[in-house]
Amino acid sequence: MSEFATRLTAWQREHGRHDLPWQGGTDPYRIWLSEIMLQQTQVETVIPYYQRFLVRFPDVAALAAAPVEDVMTLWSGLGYYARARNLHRAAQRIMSDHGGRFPTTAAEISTLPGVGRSTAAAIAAFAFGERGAILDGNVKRVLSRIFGVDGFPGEKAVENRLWTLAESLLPERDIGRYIQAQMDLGATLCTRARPACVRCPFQDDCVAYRDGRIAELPTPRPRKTVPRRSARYAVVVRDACVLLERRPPAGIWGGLLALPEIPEHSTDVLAWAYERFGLRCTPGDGLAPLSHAFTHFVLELQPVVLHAEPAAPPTMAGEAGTMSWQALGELDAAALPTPVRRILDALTAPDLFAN
DNA sequence: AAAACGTGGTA
DNA sequence: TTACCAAGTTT
Repeated sequence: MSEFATRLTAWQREHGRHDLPWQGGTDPYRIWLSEIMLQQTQVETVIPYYQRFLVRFPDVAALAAAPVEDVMTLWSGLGYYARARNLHRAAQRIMSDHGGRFPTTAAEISTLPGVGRSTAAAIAAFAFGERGAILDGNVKRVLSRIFGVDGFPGEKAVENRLWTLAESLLPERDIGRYIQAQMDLGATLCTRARPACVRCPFQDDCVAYRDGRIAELPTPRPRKTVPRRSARYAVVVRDACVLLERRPPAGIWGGLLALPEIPEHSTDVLAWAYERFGLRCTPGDGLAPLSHAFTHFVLELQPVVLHAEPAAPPTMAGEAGTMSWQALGELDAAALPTPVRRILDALTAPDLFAN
């Protein structure tokens, strides 16, 4: 059914998106950056990050030469921070292994860290016109509905079926427009909730529409109860600076600066702070707890403000290098996860109820 | 194979 | 308020 591709690309010319910031060029670096930022992230969220990132890192060489901390700062708030670390590593690999020239085939591109099968195919198609299928959330939804593919696409067997289907539908030429068309249809018309079937070029052929199963396809993820965690976080303040800890590369908020977690068993926080940081502290004003929802758990953060003596020594016991003082007036330049930024904003915001 | 990995939007 | 999940990849 190459009729499928023909009809879809015709729809794209008329109704697709043509003016997104990463469209209109063939610079593989810019396309790569957009594809990584867009993983599990919506277009409107990405746009400002994408533009800021390009100003600071206009090409692979600039990115590869930068300290990873600068990359994390530009990524702060966007989430899935392994993407930023992988992006940086990949840039360095392009410089060292490819002589600074972006690899030109999907096979080579897919060996870069953070680039899987779908992203590699998208970059190769947009930048080099290589013929290959993609399978992102949009394509999974569109194909599941039109062809009536049952089963949760997160399951390997279902995903394999969708890959095979996607490959079988590929047109011979104009591949970039075709995969853009698939994503546009999924993002603007064949949406998860309330799809605009009336305007869909495949309304007459769509299995889900015909059978009244639009709301049932694609098959949703099996539901699981999300665990809830709660923890106290030390907000140690001294001279308009706050004490932050660089988190290890792996795990949640990897590579970002975060507030030190107070162990659950520590009943005397002041004693803990002295033992941990070598700082004599006094209790500060309370800050409201913050609930932060991840995909796989909910975290209740309880900020505990501590004021450290101005004369206190700047070095910490044991773990010099992971701890640092961050000026509260320069939070924009720090690689903070969103809830930490919220807490520190609350700390520095003018008190609306004062006077 | 299934879980980890962020955040914001939507219903 | 809660649940779901978006231009997915890695382990």
